Amino acid sequence: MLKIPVKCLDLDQTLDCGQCFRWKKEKDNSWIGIIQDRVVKLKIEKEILYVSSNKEEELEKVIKEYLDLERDYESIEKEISKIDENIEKAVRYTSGIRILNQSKFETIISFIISANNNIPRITKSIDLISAKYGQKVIFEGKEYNLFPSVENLLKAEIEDLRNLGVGFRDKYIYSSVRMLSGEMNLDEISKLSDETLKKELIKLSGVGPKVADCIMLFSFSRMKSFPIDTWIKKVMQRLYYNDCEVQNNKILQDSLNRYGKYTGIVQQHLFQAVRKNLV
DNA sequence: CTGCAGGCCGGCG
DNA sequence: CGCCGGCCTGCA
Repeated sequence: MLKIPVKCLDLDQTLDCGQCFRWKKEKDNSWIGIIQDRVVKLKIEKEILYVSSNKEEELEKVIKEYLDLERDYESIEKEISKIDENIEKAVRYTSGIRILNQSKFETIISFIISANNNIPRITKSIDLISAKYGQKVIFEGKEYNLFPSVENLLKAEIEDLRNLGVGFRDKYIYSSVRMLSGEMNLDEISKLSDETLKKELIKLSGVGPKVADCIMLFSFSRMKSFPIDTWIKKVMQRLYYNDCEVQNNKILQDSLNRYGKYTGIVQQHLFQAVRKNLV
């Protein structure tokens, strides 16, 4: 059992805010989920994070990277709270959210599935894909499935994907998996600027502006990304545009100007707050 | 039965 | 280019 002192980390806010789909809360308030190649159990008591896993090697490193523990969120929350009273309120209600650093491939496929979909169904599809194409892992006597590698997901035909409940997104996934096994290299595009990276990701089938921003924020640590979904669009229009209809591009530009280098963190606080009916 | 859910694609003006 | 209809599927 690994123990890491942590501040400004709320597991409920972080693991149940729509940025990830594979964590489940246990009766004892701990969380069990998959990170890369291992099953991990997390619990916080008195500012100590307790971590256990089926795989001990480099566990601390993996956790620190995944939960973005090296970044000083306490200062960031203080800083962004000064932006305006809307943000101050949202941060106050949702303090402790962290932007995860997830597997890029898994995040791409997951958010392709998320388009025009609902969370229970998204989660179900990802679980089914993992069960069929991912590696099995035992943790505390129970069986879990890792998210498949690109190579393993290449085995899935369009029809197979359809049968796992992804609906019309079957051909998008099929095509994107092939692009990611060939012409598009995730390590290479990681070096690109925000703007160029987004254009590159949008070349993937089933990836538009919103999904690209989710991928960049939740797996490329691009903190200036600002995913605009229906929730964020509504709340932004209400808070800043007198409830008028506004183009996404304008919201995007204005938000970057307004929120600066932590635009994506602000987005998560706003998203979580509005989803829970707090702003 | 319709509407809709964390959008994207393709065709058209 | 920007706009707009259609779209798997499950659940209210």
